[in-house]
Order: sequence, then structure tokens, then C-alpha cells
Amino acid sequence: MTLLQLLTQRAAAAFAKAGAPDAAPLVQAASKAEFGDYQINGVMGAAKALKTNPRELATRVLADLELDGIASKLEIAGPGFINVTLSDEFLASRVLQQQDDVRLGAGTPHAETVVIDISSPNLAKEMHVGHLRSTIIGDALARVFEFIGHNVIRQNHVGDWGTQFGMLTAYLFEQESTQPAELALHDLEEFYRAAKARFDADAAFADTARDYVVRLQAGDTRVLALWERFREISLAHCHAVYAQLGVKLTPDDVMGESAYNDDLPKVVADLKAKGLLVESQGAQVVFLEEFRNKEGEPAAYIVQKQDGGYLYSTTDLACARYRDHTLHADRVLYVVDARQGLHFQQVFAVSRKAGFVRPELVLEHVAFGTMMGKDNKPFKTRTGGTVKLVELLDEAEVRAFDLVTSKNPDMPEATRREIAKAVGIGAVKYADLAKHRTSDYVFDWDSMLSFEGNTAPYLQYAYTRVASIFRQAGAVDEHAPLVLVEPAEHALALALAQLPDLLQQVAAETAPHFLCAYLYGLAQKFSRFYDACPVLKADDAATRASRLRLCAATANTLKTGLSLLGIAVLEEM
RNA sequence: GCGCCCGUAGCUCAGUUGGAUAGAGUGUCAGUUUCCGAAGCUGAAGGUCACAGGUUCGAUCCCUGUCGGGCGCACCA
Repeated sequence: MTLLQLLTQRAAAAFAKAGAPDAAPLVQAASKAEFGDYQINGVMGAAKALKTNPRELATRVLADLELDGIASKLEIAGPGFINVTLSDEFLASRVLQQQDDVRLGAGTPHAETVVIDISSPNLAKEMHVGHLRSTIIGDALARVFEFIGHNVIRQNHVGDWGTQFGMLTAYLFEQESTQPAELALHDLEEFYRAAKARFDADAAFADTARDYVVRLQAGDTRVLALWERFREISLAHCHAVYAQLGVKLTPDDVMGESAYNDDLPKVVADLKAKGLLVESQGAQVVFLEEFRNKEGEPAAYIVQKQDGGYLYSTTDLACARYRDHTLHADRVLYVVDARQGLHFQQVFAVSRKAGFVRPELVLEHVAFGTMMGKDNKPFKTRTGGTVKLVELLDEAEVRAFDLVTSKNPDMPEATRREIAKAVGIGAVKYADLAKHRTSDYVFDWDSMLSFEGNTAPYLQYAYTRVASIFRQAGAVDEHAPLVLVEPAEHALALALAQLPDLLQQVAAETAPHFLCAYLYGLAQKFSRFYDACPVLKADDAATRASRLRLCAATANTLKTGLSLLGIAVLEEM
């Protein structure tokens, strides 16, 4: 049981004894240090419902509050708040107990199968900054859900199908006569541009391209082979980016649009059988009363075009059904750009109406905002083009390398390179994850690579300071008692003990920025402790040993927390 | 026209089911090192929480309206 769960349970019992069994105790971490560690806010509301005096009810609740061995101080404040200060002994035992658990006390009693739709780039082009957020946020969420014990299934829903592949395979066929596919596709962006130019300039080629689409869909082996080659090479590009980013995505996680091809006619047939399908302007559509179009009429959700072709709307229905029926998901998280909000509302609505998913399956669009440049417009290159992800990541490493070099010019270059990788990539990821995902955010090299403030480098630095202590400590007693005396020790221990609640919150709200804020707070509390409490030079051996245990717990928590964000730590930097 | 999101310190952002005097960072200014990594720590200044109503013991949070900004709304994904 987490701290919050424990306190809420005890508070609820006290409320019941005091005559308010239905009241929510509303326990939360104290908003200010002077209020103690936790505050119980439910008394005022309960008093209102019972028509009694809140201070009086608070007194009764307090009398019934069973927190022996947990709290060292309880007091009523203001109109009826109950402030709780946890005892040092209790906190110390919580911290040590937590360290003995591989999940740091955050294991969930209700494991679910969580499908996470992550990254999902279009294979026709190179990965660009538009794919960064889904990849980073999805990766962090997947790691957190896994860590607390859920069964996570990552699904990289890559765009590997559609009319554009007719043009691309036709052009690849031409190019292969002069150079190997790997070479021709070395720069996907350039390849796409060239194919498009050829398509626009040469009517005969355009006809060929259209013919290739038909043959591709008909399963023509030669065109299919070209498509597969293209797909493989493009996927290899993606996985190179994932490797550089340190994202846990493998080829096994790829479940592209093409995987649902065979199911699309069945989706349409099933919709028809359910009586949901209407032919409109030659297309097969599902009309949704709950959504309106520009004319104020029910919105049309098109599943089959006039020409008989299918759309991503069809694929997404097949996909939702697959995730329920085949993957047996309890919860599906679509980590996709906020601009697709309406689309997913419609996918979810149609999936439910058609009975493609069980009513109890939780479908969530984990939406995120746009990455902006310093000019507050969508992030682009100076010339207005899209920024390739590899180039962005390379630049992050170069900038970090220059930074590290300026701080530590004497360090061996290989070491500086290694640090630059962790710092540069970590900075990019952290800057993204630290913001609330639904808002647009401004991409700014200078602030994200700063060692000051809420940044990855600050957190990585905090970790190296703890690590440095252990390099100099010599033999460490790993079973020494932890005794909290100083306020800075208490504050640090409290933060450590709050990790489980924090991870629960991240999972419940699918919001990694809470973990960032937590780790930043933890690092700050460690820095204050470090400043106020000598460890290696403590007054006596027992204090030294105790503080070393606190340091070890901090190091482990920081390292684990950052790893859940997909950010590496360094022993030295 | 309808729908979704947003408006909080000069700047970048938090603010947990409605809770106490709205918080961080950055920038500015001022302290701090014979002591474990000062890439640190401490303090000061900085606010009409867009605006106007409403709900209630209590509203940055919930409801209504207004203003301002972003995005989406039939055969691309």
C-alpha cells in the first residue's frame, strides 16, 4: 500500500467512527512544508453535509485517527484541516523497505494488459520531429506501466500502405536498374521528392505508378517484393533512430497498417450487417449523430471510398478490434497528435456501436501538442522544411559535446563523447517530457541543455554527486540503520517514500511530466541534504552509515526514475 | 457555423478528485566555498490566475457568457 493509500484508509476509518462514513477524507501531500507532510481536507465538506461545526468534527476525527507508529504530529489548522507529520522512524522504515523491492514499492495489485500505440511514423518518408513526441512520451509511459507490473504491448502502427507506395515502388523499380535499393533509399526524403517530381512531370510514369497501386493491392508478387524491400529499408532507418534515442522499440513491436489489409473488407461487411452502413455519394459511410459537420449534419465516417478503396478510418477499426480480440487489451493508449482528436472519438464511437470492442475496454487518445520553434510556430528548419529526427539528435549530441568540453577540457575525448550522448539525448527527451503533454511547447536548445533548473543535465549532475560519494566512501555497511534527524533528511526520505504514489498518478493520468517534476524535486531535496548534512565527514560512524543509506536510496530512485523516462545516468560527468 | 484545446510572474512552465498566504525554473539583484563535485545552496524583488457573472464554508480549478489565440470538421494519414 502506498503512503497515500495508507493514510486515506486510516482517515476514512476515523471519519466513519466520527459519524461521517460517507465522506471522502481527501488526503493529499501537504501544499506547504509548514503544514507538515500530509493534509486531510475532507472535514469541511463532511461537516457541511452533517450540518456540524468543522473544527468540532475535526477534533472528533483526530481523536479517532489511528496513526500510532506512523505520524509524529497531528494538528488541526484553519477552518478544519488536519495536518499530518510522519514520524522519522516510520519514514525510515518505509524507505528501507522500498529499497528491498524491485518495483520500489510501486507494484500494482491489479495488473492489466495495456496496449500502447507508439511512434507510428510514415514509412514513405524519413522520421522527422513530428514523430518525436509520440515516440518519447509513449516510451516513457510504456516503461512506467511495465515497471508497476502491467503487461505492456507496444504497437508501432507504422504507415506502410496507401497510394503513395505505388509511386514509390514504381520509382524504386526504375532506380534499381542503376543502383542498389539500399543506396537509392539512403535518403528517404530525397527519394520521395524525386519520385514525386517524376510523378508530376511524366504522365507515363504517373500511369505506371497508379498501375502499381492496383497491382500492389492485388498482391502482385513483383510489386509486393519491391514494397517489402522499401519497407525493410525504411524500418531500418526508424530503428536506427530508436537506438540513438534509447527507446525500447523493436521490430517485433511493428504492427503496420498493411497488417490489417485482409481484415478491411470484413470490417465493412460487419458494419453493413450491423445496419450501420449507408451509401452516400458513392462512398460507404457510418453517420454519427453525436458529431456534426460544417453544414450541421451528422458527421460522415467514411470507411470505403467511391473507388472501393479503404482509408485509415477502416484500418483503425480493424486495429481496435485486433487489440481487443487478439491482444486481449484492458486498456489501449493511442499516443497520437492532438489534432487527431476528432478522428479517435469517431473510431472509438464506431468501434463500440459495431461491437468491435468489449464495452469495458478502455480506449484513450493520449493526445499531445505541437513542438514549436522559438518563433512560436511549428518547429521547422531555417528554410521552412521539416527537421529530420536524425539531424536533430546529432545536433543535440554535438551541442552537448561542446558543452562538456568547455567544462572538462582535460577529460578523454571518448568519455566526453559518452557523456555528450547521455546529456544531449537526455536533454531533448526531458524537455519534451517535462511539459504537460497536451500543450504545445517551445523547443529551445539553450534552456534544455542548461545545467540549471528543471533539466536533464541538472538531474544527471545530481546523480553523479551521489555516485561520487560512493566512489570515495570505501566499504559501506548495506544494512546499517537509517536514522533521520535533520529536517533535510526528513524531507529527502519523505520524497523517496512518495515514489509509488507518483508512479500511480503517472499511470492513471498518462502524464510523464509528473515524474519529471517529482525527480526534479527529489534532486533538489538531495542537494539541500548534501549541503546541510555531511555524509563522509559526518560526526560519528552511525550517522555516516545512516546517511550513506539515504544516499544509496536516492541514487537508486533517481536512476530508476530517469530510466523510466528513458534517460541514462552517468557515474561521472 | 459546430467541436476540441489554450490564456497563470518579463520569459519558459507547474498547480493532483475544488482547500490554507497561487508555486518552480530562468532572467535581475544580494549572500554563500580553509569541509563529501559551487554544474550547488540561501534570500530578495516580480501576479487583476484574459474579462464578467454564477454555484459554495471555500474557485486558477466546476457552470454560463464575452474577448483573444491554436487546431479540427467527406473520400490524405
